[in-house]
Amino acid sequence: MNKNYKQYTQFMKALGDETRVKILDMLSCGELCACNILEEFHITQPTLSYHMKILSESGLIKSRKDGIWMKYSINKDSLDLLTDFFEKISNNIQK
Amino acid sequence: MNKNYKQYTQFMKALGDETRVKILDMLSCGELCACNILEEFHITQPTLSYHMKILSESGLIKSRKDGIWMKYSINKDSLDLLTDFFEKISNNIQK
DNA sequence: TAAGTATATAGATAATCATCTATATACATT
DNA sequence: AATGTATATAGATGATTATCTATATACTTA
Repeated sequence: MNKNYKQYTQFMKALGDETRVKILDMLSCGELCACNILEEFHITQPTLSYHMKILSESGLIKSRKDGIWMKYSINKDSLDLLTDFFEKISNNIQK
Repeated sequence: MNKNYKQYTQFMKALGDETRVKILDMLSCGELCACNILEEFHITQPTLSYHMKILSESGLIKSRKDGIWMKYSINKDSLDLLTDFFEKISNNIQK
């Protein structure tokens, strides 16, 4: 046991909330502004800001400021790392 | 947004803990008894029992009683579902 | 520069979580 | 039947989480 378990756990913690899973899925179609994401949920703006911070700090998404807007996108390297983890386990299972 | 988000979230919640991520990885090599798993961690037996319950209830692992032993293994269908979720997002990302 | 818009932070709170000790249950063996 | 071993449950506790309201900050435009 010498893998990046802490890293994987942080990704998984970030995705252990339905709102954040949906946000990740929304971002798979490309970069989005916080206000566009907010429209899809029945939560307040500070609550969304909190979720975006958790996703960002996990490393799963990137953010950049564009004028007044914050734009978010998936960090492909991180997502690939996590996807590989599951693929390797899936391929290793003996049924 | 009409996917199994609740299901994915439950899987991810179950894996939002380093001990449980390690257990999933251990189980990728095949079925294990609770006592074998316990040896790898510095936690008490009731704490392991709690973690196994969370993993089982999420659907990610299966359990069966074999005499005095509880044997655990990965539920391949569930893991494949989760792996597909990440693969689809990975493949959909426009960098 | 004043007003408006987008986002972040602070602080509070109720709920959930990870862990422990103590104890119960289930099965096996002598 | 009594004892020992493997696992589960109960109950307690401190830490973390998701959410809100109120407010601050940053940027843009009239």
